[in-house]
Amino acid sequence: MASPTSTVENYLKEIYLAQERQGDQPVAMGEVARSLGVVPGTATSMIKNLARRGWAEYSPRIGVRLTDEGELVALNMIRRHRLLELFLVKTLGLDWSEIHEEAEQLEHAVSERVLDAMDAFLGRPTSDPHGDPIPSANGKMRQRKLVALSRCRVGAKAKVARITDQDSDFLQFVENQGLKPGTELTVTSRLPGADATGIALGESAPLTLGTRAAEKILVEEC
Amino acid sequence: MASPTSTVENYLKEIYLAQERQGDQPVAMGEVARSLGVVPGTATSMIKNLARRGWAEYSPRIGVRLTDEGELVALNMIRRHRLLELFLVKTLGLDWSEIHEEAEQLEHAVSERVLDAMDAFLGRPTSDPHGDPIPSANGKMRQRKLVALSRCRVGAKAKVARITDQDSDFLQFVENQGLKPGTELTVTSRLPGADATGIALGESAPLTLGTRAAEKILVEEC
DNA sequence: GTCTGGACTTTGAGTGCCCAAAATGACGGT
DNA sequence: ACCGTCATTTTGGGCACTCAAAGTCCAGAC
Repeated sequence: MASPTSTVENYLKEIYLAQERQGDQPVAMGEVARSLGVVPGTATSMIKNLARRGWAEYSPRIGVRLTDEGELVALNMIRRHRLLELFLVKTLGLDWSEIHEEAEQLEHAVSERVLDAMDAFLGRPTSDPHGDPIPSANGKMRQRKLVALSRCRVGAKAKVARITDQDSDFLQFVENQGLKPGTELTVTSRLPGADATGIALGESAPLTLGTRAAEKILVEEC
Repeated sequence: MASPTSTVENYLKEIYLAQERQGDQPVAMGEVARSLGVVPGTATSMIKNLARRGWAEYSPRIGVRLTDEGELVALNMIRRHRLLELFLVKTLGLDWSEIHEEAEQLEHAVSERVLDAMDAFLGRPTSDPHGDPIPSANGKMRQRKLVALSRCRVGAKAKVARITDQDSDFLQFVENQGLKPGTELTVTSRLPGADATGIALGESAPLTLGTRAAEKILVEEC
């Protein structure tokens, strides 16, 4: 198997993440194109390429699904990405909300050797600054059972575990409100009419989140 | 001026280094091709490109020379490369002799922001693990006046300042003999017939170096 | 002055990736 | 059964970079 170009690496990574988002269904070309920022025609021809080279299975007008080979490459990229994010934040002190794009560039350039040195330096961490799990070197990723904040029952105490959106503005917001992973909170109200969830954090004033936002915040022990 | 692709960055960097090696003479196409690992035809057409885009001046059958614009890009790449090398050695504990290729990959991927964070983390260093000077962010590079070990007079005391060869085997050798930058030594003999220089390092047994090797080791205060 | 070897340049072709726009197919509404 | 819509696929073309091989030029030998 020829080693993937960095474009291919990106395709495989995004397909994996999309597949994960939608419960292992084949991923539609439109979705691939949107994730990669290319026009649909480009996605189609690129996906055929991936299929021809054994990284994916392609069913016309249905979608694409990674082979085991493809999944391995994808998990390796995700590992790189998340380790880099953690490294940038913890070691170089970069801002939480800025690191996604940086890691996006670097993930294709770091060698296995450098990656392992970083992994050791960080103490073999299991999750990145957003709470996303870091796959191990052999491609295993531990899955915690987390619940979206938008689904917690009123009165529940919960701990923020993961933010499933890399958008810089959203991350800024989460940071400003003190909702980073690790934070403990209580769900105080649910207003289905207003499409909102109310929460309280320790001392500070209560806070209301729209469902759209509350869906992107995953917590432990709802 | 469109921003350079990473291939262009490599060309500019290598031209700069070649120009520096040979005292600012225009660099021949053969030299460019050899440095970049491409066939001569490729070098010619690429250089024309650089010229068309304002980074270099090209005189057919003479050679190429960087413009001020080109030099700025080149110095920036050299800065990246050397900061990365230092970072890999000092922070991640990688081996001296392995870092050149790593940095070669990474130098195109690190953003200005990450680079500055690394620079700060390392305490604004002025030279890399090989003793090569690190240009400042605005493209100035301090030049120490160094002398090749092969030219030191017999009896001189000197301090190793710079190793001008990135070849992994040679670096291994230098390390094994304890000749890394910073080491103090005395020139004990010169054997022009045998094409060699004898040196002594503190306690350990004296050592003889061929001229080829002694030329690649630069020292202070010959 | 001519010849010749080696450096250099040109030409033609290929790869990987991308887009725009036209063609095709599938699916719900009528 | 037919239509329109919209996702998808196909087609044709472009850009950046590469090589192989044929052509050109120059300098030094004779």
